[in-house]
Amino acid sequence: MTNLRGGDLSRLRQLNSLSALRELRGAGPLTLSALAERTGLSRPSTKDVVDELIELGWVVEVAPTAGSMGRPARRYRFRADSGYLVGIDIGAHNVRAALADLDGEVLAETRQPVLPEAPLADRLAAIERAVDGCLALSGKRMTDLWTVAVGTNGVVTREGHVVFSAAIPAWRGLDLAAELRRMFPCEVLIENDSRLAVLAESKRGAARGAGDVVFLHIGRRMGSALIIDGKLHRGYGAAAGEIAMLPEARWFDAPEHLHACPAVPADVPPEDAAGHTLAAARDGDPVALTCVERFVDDLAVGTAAMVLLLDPEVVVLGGGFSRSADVLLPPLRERLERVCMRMPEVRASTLGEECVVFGAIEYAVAHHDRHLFADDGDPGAQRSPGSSGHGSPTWTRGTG
Amino acid sequence: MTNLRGGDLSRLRQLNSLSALRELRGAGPLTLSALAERTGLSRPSTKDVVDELIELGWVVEVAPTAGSMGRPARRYRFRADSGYLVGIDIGAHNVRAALADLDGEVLAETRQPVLPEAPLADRLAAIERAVDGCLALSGKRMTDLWTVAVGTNGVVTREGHVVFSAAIPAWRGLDLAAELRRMFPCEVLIENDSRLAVLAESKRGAARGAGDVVFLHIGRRMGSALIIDGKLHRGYGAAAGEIAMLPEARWFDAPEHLHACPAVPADVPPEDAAGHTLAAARDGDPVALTCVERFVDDLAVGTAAMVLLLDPEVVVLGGGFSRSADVLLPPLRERLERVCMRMPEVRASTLGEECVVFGAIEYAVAHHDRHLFADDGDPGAQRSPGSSGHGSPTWTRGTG
DNA sequence: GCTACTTACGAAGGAGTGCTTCATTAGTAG
DNA sequence: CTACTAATGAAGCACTCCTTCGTAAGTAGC
Repeated sequence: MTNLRGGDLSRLRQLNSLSALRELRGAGPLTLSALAERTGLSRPSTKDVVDELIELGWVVEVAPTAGSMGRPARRYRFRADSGYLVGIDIGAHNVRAALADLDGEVLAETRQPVLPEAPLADRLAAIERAVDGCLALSGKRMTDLWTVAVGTNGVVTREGHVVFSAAIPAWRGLDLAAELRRMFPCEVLIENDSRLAVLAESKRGAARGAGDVVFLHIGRRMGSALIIDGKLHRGYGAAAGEIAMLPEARWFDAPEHLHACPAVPADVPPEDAAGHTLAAARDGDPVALTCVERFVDDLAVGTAAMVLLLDPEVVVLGGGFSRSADVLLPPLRERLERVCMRMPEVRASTLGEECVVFGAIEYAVAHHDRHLFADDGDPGAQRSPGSSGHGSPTWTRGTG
Repeated sequence: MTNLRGGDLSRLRQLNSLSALRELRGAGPLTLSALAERTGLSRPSTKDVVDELIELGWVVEVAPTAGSMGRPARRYRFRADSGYLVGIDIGAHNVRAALADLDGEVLAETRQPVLPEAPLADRLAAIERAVDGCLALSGKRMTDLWTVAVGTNGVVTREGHVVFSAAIPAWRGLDLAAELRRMFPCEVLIENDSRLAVLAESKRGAARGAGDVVFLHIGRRMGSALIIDGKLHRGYGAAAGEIAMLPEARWFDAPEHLHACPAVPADVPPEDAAGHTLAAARDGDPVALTCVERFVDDLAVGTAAMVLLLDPEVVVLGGGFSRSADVLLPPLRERLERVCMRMPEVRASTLGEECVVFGAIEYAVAHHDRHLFADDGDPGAQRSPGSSGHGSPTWTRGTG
């Protein structure tokens, strides 16, 4: 809407190329006729466009399907394998990584345990091992990577500085983007982990298709993230979602109800206490149930504030405690119904622990698409299939 | 980004026409060369485009400026006077209306007092009088109106039903859009008044140019509204901004501190009590100051929740009490600084009581532009200058 | 009042893109 | 082997934009 612009004849071709590419991207192999119908172009024009895309390396022809009437149509598909993306979840206890193609199809996943108090070098080494593992598992090389997207705990600036991280002390004040750019010879994106989680849930998880989503990260640490009007909301200073900082929201200390529950035996290690409480509540232990109720009481206050303020379509419960969503959802819904003007859907995360990694991949895919489909400048010029390796064709054409 | 589409050659012309129209719209009279430079088109093509726009009635030629070197250039301007918009603010005590041209330039304003408990018919009659007044003052006729945009208290659906209104009892459950469509032979838009206020502040008021804005409506009744990523946030069920409904946010009863302040003499009528308290606080009355402090204590809780959650660029203080922003802003800032991760700008409304009317006009302008610049279907076809009156040309061309 | 300079206008010719149309080709069905 | 179906590829046409050039309408200087 804001940046629609006319221009040259070549601009029209560009628009049509992008339109065709998008259709191929979303729908898998298509015949020329099918693509023509989807783009609204005539068949001959579609052919022109596709030929150009093939020459540029964005599209390849695949074998025609047999068994239908008439002359078999040639079929084309988006070359999702012209580049690869890596998503990384840097948590306090684990570094997870996944490698995917340009469609976001995951080809390999790894996990490297880390100690929360590990020094910076150890954590960076774990990141490198996690990515190397993905490359080895998928048989790709470092130079095949186009983008590495990273999710981590804390407030992260748009440039990739970690301003603040309660869970990972070594992180604070670090120029994480610079560290990782030294490690990976490709584009590096950094984002808050909860935000990537909500992105994943809205793309392929519990909130698929919803335009306005509130994500609750409930676990040892509490957090939240927002999708507004289909887009990740970062805020002016990239500090959105930090409602847990407000005492009146009663979020910060809420997990204490689960950690310090009298129903937990003394020999249970502190990091398993909350899980124990939730399990006991599921089994009907009245003491544990009371603790869960108190936790939900507190959780519901901040959640209600978000729901009343934003009127989202879906609220997604994620984070470590969401494994016990069956215990948490009914009382949470009940409390929200008391105060909310309009009750949103309240659902548990369907992606679980891989949420952030998937979100990182979706973030990288979206970043790639944004450049590809941007209607300013020459799209895809900074990265086209031809630009690495053969090195001949770029997107821009006819300059000479 | 999402709906960029290629297509026909005529589509390119359409894009270029819209691009030219937008430049003319934003920048006042332009010469052909200037317009060509802005749109990126060549001069001959720009001429073609402008000729077409003139034929369609969107653009007119104005007298050239004298006194410069060379042959004087012809100048063209957007025909903001090809249609008119009315913005209406339906409050509990007043109905305000303003008439503006398609650029949002206000030509006439009126106000009609109403009693809060007035029956439906009286309020509708006041609306009609307010608009008739604007028409008389500006010398326009009802048929010159393209759009009437209305702001009113309460939760309003996308279709213009009032779901709920605490301030205007007669409103509840009313199909306000239908009532007004009966009254005005043009497009009718309904929106919540706080939302229109924040729109006005973000377009021409205290938050001009900001992408993420939190608007606090503080007055006899408390409310809020959000601009997120430059757009009005409605929420899935049009119920966004209702944080005052949450007891823990301490907003709902906050005005009571000002109404029931012991510093107010008994002979002051109840509706003036809050103003009296604020005035006394400005004069240094210690009792009044305490009441104001308590009010701000409560106000800051809900505000901090919004700021922490959204990390806005600007917070705007509007509503009746914002006339005393000099008394309220310093303590509010001080409290927000204690809890917020990143402190936003906190400013007083610069539009005051006309906020909602201006917002309604901005809303109508935006609605008009959205249709005009929409890149789907044939833009402006539903309303083009030619469509009323002469009735010959429409936007679409070359169909036969 | 005349000439030189500056800037804009308008027409002509050329290139690129998309559309329609039609004969041709490569399969399946009987 | 023939009839039918659906995709292919080439030809001709229409539209939009670009570049180039000669012309027109002002101001500045003499």
